[in-house]
Amino acid sequence: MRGLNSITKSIDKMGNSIWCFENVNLFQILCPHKLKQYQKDHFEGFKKGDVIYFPDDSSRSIFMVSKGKVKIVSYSEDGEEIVKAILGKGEIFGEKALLGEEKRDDYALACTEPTEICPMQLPDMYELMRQNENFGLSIYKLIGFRIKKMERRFEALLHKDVKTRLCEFLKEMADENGIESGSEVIINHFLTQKDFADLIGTKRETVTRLFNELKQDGIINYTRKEIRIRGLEKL
Amino acid sequence: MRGLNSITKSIDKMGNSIWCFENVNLFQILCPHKLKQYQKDHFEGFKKGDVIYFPDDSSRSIFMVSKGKVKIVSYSEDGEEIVKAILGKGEIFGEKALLGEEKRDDYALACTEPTEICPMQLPDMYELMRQNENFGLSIYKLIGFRIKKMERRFEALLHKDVKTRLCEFLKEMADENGIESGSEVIINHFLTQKDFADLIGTKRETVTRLFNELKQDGIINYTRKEIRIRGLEKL
DNA sequence: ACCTTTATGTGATGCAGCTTACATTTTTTG
DNA sequence: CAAAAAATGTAAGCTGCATCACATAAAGGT
Repeated sequence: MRGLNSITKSIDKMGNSIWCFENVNLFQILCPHKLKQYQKDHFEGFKKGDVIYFPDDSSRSIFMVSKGKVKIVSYSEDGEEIVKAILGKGEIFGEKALLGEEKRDDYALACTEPTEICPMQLPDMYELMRQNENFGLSIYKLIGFRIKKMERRFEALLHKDVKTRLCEFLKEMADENGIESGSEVIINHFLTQKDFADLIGTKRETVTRLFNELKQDGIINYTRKEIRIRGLEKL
Repeated sequence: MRGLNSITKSIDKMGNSIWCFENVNLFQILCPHKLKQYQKDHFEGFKKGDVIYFPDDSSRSIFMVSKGKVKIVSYSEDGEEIVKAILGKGEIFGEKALLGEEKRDDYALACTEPTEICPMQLPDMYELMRQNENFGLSIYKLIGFRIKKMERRFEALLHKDVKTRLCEFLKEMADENGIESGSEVIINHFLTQKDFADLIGTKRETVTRLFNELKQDGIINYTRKEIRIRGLEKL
């Protein structure tokens, strides 16, 4: 249940998960053991709500989530949350550092506990990209996919009503994280309805109403931990 | 009257405009004469409405506008226009080709007459980027700025009302293309009110109303060719 | 277990901006 | 220059969602 444009997961001979992007094993290249040489202090454990970086921190590193979930957000003047992305294991963030960003312009927050990340200093990153041409290409390709994802959200906001946006968002979640179970697709999640609201650009009350509406119609079954989708095609 | 995050213009000793990005003269590197060696067939002239590339064309080149204006758009299922960018002289488009895009996912349309562009084949581009490290960095930096611009539009759509969005858009235009003239800033433009509507995510009628409202209040003076802003700070 | 905090559920009300429907003006074209 | 097409102006009515105002339920802390 994983679409294109995404990190893919497979199991190696040792029974470990391998996270790949476009056939390049980012996780293996970027993470733990291989990187001991580069990583002096880090490989850190975060608690829920911990800040991984702040706006105006200098963009010296990029990161990969090795455990948990990380939320990238900024805030409008009136304090409204702008959720740019929510990332899980094997996914990369802070990648704008590779595009000449000098200071972060958003927050990276741990939103599960414990959350672990692999940081990678920019110079080391460039070194790795030089050493491994395919890795470098994959990183840039990943940035390309991020742009397209943002463009899709933008388009939805521009021309689609709230219900449509929620349905499309659920479909995307199903595609990226869903587990098929008989006729259903199960999405394990950790989002509050407020989070959904921020992600699709509406208010919490509206999300509540829509989830219950979809439940009435027998299309989904929402709980705090999982969403079971009975009629993916009806969404 | 040109902000950061943008192409800057200056005049060289010969009286020619020089278009720079982050102190790297893209125009000189990418354009006409220097590139004779690379450019076999192109350096083309387009009429208003001509398509420079279609969705699904393979992303083999990136382009720089050398004359006129180019609009990057896609269309939603119901035929609504999604304007991703409008680019003028010295600006680059099709840059997602550098991020591993295989096929274009939008249209590039000439929207002035005549419009001229400098195409650059991807392999040649990579060659140039290898030869000139600063040039390569500038290109990626430019992509970074594009992302931030998109994020700003996204945020505005998410949390700001139509009038605020229009005012911010006008300020951005003033910053990027405005000419100061006494106490006024003059923006020469070529957009219809429908174009404005598509850019800020509203309907044409609403744009008409708002322009007239701003005119009533003595803040702007809208005509089809130019917008004079009397009170930039009041916007 | 109790208390506090955070998340969810649900109605009543309001309004920004979309829709619809034309009128008028400007530009383009034959 | 006339006719057609495109852009702009204006107004009345409607509606999708935000807002407000609570009630209930679940999670977390001590």
